[in-house]
Amino acid sequence: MDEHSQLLQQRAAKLHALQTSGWNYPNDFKPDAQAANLHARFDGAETRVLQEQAVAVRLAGRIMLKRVMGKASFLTIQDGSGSLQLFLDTKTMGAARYEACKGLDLGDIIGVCGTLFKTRTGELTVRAEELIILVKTLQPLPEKFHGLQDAERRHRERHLDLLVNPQTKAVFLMRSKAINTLRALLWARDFLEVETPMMQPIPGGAAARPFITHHNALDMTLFLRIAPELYLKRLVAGGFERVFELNRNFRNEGVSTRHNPEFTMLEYYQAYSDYHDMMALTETLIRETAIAVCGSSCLSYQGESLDLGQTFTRLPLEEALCRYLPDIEAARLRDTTYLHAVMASQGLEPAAAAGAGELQLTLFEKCIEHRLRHPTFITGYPMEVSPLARCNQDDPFLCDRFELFIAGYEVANGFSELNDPEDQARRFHAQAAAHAAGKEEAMHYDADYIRALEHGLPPTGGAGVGVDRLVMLLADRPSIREVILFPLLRLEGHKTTDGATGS
RNA sequence: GGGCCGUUAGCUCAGUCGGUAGAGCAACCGGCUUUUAACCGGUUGGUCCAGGGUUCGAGUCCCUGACGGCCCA
Repeated sequence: MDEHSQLLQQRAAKLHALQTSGWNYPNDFKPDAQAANLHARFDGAETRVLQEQAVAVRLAGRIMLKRVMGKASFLTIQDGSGSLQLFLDTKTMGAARYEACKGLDLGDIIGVCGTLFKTRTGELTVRAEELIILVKTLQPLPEKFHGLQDAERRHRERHLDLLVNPQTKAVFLMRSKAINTLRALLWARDFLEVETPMMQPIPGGAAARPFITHHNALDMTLFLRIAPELYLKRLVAGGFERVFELNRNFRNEGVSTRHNPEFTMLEYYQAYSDYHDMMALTETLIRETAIAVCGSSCLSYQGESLDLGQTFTRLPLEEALCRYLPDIEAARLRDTTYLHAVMASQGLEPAAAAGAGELQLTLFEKCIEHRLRHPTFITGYPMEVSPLARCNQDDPFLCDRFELFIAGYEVANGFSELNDPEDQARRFHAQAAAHAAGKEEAMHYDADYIRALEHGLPPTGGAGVGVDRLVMLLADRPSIREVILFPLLRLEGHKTTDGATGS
């Protein structure tokens, strides 16, 4: 369809005419200035002072706006730092070179040499003496005022989105800053950054369905990791007492506004610590990151005010059930028959083999989670749903685990790590049995990990933060696809992965 | 997986009760030497997401499908 477009034909003709005249994508133009820097230095300068100084600049950027008035024109160009206005006229450039600029299109990348001045309205502007086309573009830019609105195209053609929607660029600047801040905070606390396998022979560390791949030379089935957890704890056993990893995990599950198949997770482990210490650290990390990225611990998320400066609430899971489901009977919270009845009254269907712990968790997730707006650590998770967490000393139904919820969704998860190899082996066996019985997200038995525990894992606290979800909060974005540069989307139309058109 | 909504010019969007396709921007031509989404006059540009159906006639109504958005599982 595009081959017939008049616009594309015109643009291709302009490019070919340029090439016929000897132009061939010049790559030797070296800018010596950037828009933002020039604004910072000269926006405040007096018109007359600028004229006396006659500051010469070489600038490169993309044409975003064009205002032609006969023998003079204004162009607005955008570089990596911002934008700046250019002034072209026949008096400075000469009629011939000025005429040559008439073929410039929005989107073309140019290099310009000239001197700074201020227009009548006081805007800092480059009076162009020479102008070089660096890239003649074939595709037109989206509309200059509304930008690119279509969410699908914004995600599929992120380069365009970044080019014409400044808010998009701002989101990814914030993301980069958040990641940098998390790293710096952990470095400052003597954590070592490590990289553990993304391709694992046994997928572990979380309850999720993995992606499966195959190594040809070794003829070996491998799984893309669902979590780095078990490897990081091996490192703590090996004497790296504070480690963290900030990288991608992969889960072969649904796609939604809060789930992308690959997502970024920060996990950190600290020896001689427990889940209380990890809650304190997690709270600090999130608060400090918000301050670094947003300039304040008070955020606005989708119209709602969130204050990350206040102490995060700590609330045991069973207390949360009682508080948010006022009719529930506190004394029967571990009675599966009773929990089935409660779920039925909420219109929920319990999983087939679920025990009291899993039922409690399901009730919590369906009825309460979305109501936790202020940052809240839910503590005291059932042992049944936490196969890697240490049992609570006083109540064997529970383990020493927390999850953090902000604005109604999970942001972090952590616990006192289970370092009793015999207990861990029993829990792996139970998981493996559930897996064999058809529960695909249940864990496998990992004998190498058990051996590492047998060599001794110090008492350790660990936690993980969903970085994409944290960025959603900080950047005030309602969808995870808005904070991932290239979210996974279906192929368009009937196209197969080979690019051929299927039926 | 289910429900609702969307898909019209390169982009942003209108399109009434079913009567044969519109605007702004962009592009092209002309005018204009300090504009600010510059302005003024003119011109070009359409597989109305795809396929089927109803009808004398479908962008519009019905069915199926694709992709996306939101909600739910």
